[in-house]
Amino acid sequence: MPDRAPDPLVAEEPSLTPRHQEALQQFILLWGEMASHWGINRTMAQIHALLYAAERPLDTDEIMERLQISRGNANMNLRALVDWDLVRKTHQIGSRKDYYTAEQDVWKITTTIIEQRRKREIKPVQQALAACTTTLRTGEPLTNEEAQFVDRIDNLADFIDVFEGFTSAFLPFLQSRSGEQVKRVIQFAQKVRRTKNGEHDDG
Amino acid sequence: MPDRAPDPLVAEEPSLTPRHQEALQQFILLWGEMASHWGINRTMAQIHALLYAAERPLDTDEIMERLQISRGNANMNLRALVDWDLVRKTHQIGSRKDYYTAEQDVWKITTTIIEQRRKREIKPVQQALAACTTTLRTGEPLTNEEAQFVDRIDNLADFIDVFEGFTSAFLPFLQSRSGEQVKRVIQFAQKVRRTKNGEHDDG
DNA sequence: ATTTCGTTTCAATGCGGAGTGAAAGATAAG
DNA sequence: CTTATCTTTCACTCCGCATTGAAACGAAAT
Repeated sequence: MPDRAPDPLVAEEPSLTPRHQEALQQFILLWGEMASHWGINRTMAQIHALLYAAERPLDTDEIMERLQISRGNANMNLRALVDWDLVRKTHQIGSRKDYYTAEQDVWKITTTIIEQRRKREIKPVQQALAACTTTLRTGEPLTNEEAQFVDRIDNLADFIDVFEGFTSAFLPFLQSRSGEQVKRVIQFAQKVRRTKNGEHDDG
Repeated sequence: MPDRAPDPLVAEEPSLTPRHQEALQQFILLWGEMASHWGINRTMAQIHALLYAAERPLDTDEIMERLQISRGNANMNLRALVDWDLVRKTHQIGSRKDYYTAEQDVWKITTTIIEQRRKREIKPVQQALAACTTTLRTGEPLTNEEAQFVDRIDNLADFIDVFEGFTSAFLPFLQSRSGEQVKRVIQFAQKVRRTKNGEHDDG
């Protein structure tokens, strides 16, 4: 039966200097703000920022304390982060608690986020677009205006396909932390562009 | 209720077939939904969808009517769309009203959106990250943990720089509607990756 | 078995950003 | 000038989504 120090609730990180605390605060707020501009849960991003910046695994209580959020909230968003593969549960000997750590490699983090968002959002859109054209093609032949609309939807769908190809071609680069390779491809792209310039027209 | 109201203001689009109406509805809802997943105002996206799908310029009242939104709302979001360069004001002879049209080229639309979001969101993040490190470097030399944190912030900032380069290298391709060129670059990217594979190590 | 320590769920609540609409502002026509 | 027509603003309201917290659940220790 391990008896604990009677220092129950005030769990300020003792090892952080004031300016470290402040910078961490800035960082967390920034990350949350940015995320919410991209349709990602603010708190989820704040937890992620905290874990990214943390020098060691944190448990739920520490996260609650630092971000001033409820247990339920912390738990839900931690689950989401684990589900997104951005955070891992770990354990420490002598404790039954779950501890959490975030991936440290920014390239991997980005890859993961892109992959996850792609998985969750591209396919449904493609299906929904298909559903639109299906609605239009039901029954009678298309009127001119309907045909025009179908064309526009198709343009969109085609574009999304190319974009998909583009993304899946480049994800492996990010995954393998190969900044140099990315730069090579950028240079090639610029060359292709100069070479081909003027050849394209919209006739 | 009477079978037909003689109200001259109820201006249902007479030329749209029921299925066209329905598909349009689906399309608009889809677009709005998707946008809100990406941190973009739902109504703004719905207006954009409506204008993208429309076969002719629409005025504010038509937009209000179709989307069931207030004049103020329509106006604000139209302004935003014009500000984003996604929609243009046009005029018709014999009318003082403003009419609105959306760009039809999906490549251009995408370019524009990416450019705008970059403009609005990348720079502020870079500055805020810089501010974090400034906070840390104020006064005393860095402790070990502080130095570690600075490193992580720097990693992030560096990554954003590369990403910026990547984006600005590829935007011109989208702008010029050059799907073919994009495909060439993708192929090259894949070749580079195969070639270099195994050369990178993490030592 | 019971107790203890942790996690998860979910109905109820709260908050911030989106939307409203009346009033003010613009601009063209008379 | 005044009127008529259309646009813009902004203080207030409202709604959807995030958050809460208490109760249920689970699993290790005893």
